[in-house]
Amino acid sequence: MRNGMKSIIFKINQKDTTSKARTGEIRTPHGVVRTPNFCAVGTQGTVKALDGQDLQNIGLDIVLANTYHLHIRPGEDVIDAHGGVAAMMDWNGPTMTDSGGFQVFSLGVALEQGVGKLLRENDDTVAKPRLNKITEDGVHFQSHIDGTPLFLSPETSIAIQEKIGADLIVAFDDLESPKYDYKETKRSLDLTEKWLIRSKKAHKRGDQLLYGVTHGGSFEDLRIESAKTNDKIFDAIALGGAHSSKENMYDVVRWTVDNVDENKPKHMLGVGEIDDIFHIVELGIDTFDCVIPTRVARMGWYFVYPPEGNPKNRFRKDISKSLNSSVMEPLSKDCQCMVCQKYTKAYIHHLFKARELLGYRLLTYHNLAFYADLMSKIRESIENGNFESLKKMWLE
RNA sequence: GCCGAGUUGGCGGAGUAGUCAAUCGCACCAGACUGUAAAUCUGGCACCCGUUUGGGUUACCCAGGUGCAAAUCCUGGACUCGGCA
Repeated sequence: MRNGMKSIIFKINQKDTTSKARTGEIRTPHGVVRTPNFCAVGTQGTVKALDGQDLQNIGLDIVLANTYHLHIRPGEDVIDAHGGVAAMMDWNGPTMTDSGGFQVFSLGVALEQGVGKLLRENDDTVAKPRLNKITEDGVHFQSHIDGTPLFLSPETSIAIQEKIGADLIVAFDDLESPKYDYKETKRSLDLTEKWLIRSKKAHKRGDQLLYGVTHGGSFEDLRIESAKTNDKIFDAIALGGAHSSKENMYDVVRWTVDNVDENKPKHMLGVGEIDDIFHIVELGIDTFDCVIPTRVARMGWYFVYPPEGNPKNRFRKDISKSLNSSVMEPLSKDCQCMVCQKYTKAYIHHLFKARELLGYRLLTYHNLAFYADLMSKIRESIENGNFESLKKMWLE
């Protein structure tokens, strides 16, 4: 059954008349992902604070988990024994796994051969760079949990992802730091391209759709080269990298989309904020994943609809502010989610002040419902030919 | 009534002559967060001035005192808490 026919199909339904936005669907053995859509991030096999039933009730189509984290624990064999991540977490729908390439970057890497070392600015509080070796063969590094030596390569990442059993999986890539100069970025891209070919070769399961990953930093010619290479190898394309600015990120999307078969599904890795989603859907991207709605929820932030929400406040507010202490209103006026039907700001404020677990759950639920609803509004607007006006209404 | 202990910033609680505007925790305020080492992290928290180094004022129950110097020592007072009657 694992080597059966390709069972994942992407189909475009409706193209926007004034932009590259389109609606479509990715049909997987576990269900349909209506696009454009947003993947809830469940790195460790759980969307933090929620269970599978919640995800269902929220109306999400797909959840993204992480190869590196799940490999370290509980291990792909345990997941396989459950019948895959989705079954393990009682999520009755499609899933995607990221390859672990990002963790090699985000956990702090100093590259061999002087290729450079990572680190987004202002981020030195997060990670002490670990001297991990990246070789052409793969990446040697240590578990962030107990220091166990680990090795990740295109072959091991794909093998792990096949066992984890998501419907959509991602090729193993090397992440360039935004600080790299052209030469360093080019060297990283060359390595990624070798790894992409090996990832493709290693992938055996026909019931999973393997995404390539584009790189090339902020450089137009490298991005174009990467897009073309990916387009030759893969039936689905993910856009990778750590972007230094929104403007450049949007350029990167343009350069990439222009050089990839429009009929292939395109995923924007790790993005984004509300404005990013509008801008990038408009440029022809079909799916996103981002930690923002879930992480930010645990920090007390909840999303609000326009006009209260706008690009300036990034459509979010902080429930822990004392001005919420006796507000007998839902989080966001026009929100139809379960949380907004049942609970007041005053109550959720209290939950956060008391650090009660329910607070994290309610804001996570609301934020994901907000994102799911936004995506649904975007799809509907594309179908109805008024994406542009929806975008204006939100962003202006 | 007698004996003993104590009174420090919103709270708890260090400090017991100079390096103290006062450790630390909580609370509070502000900020950060884009393929999750994140229910996390950073900063502020007497008042005033300065963009920074910094400067000034008022402060450790109250009132006096000693001393170059006091939250820290002495005297008196107020209040609190134990033990004995």
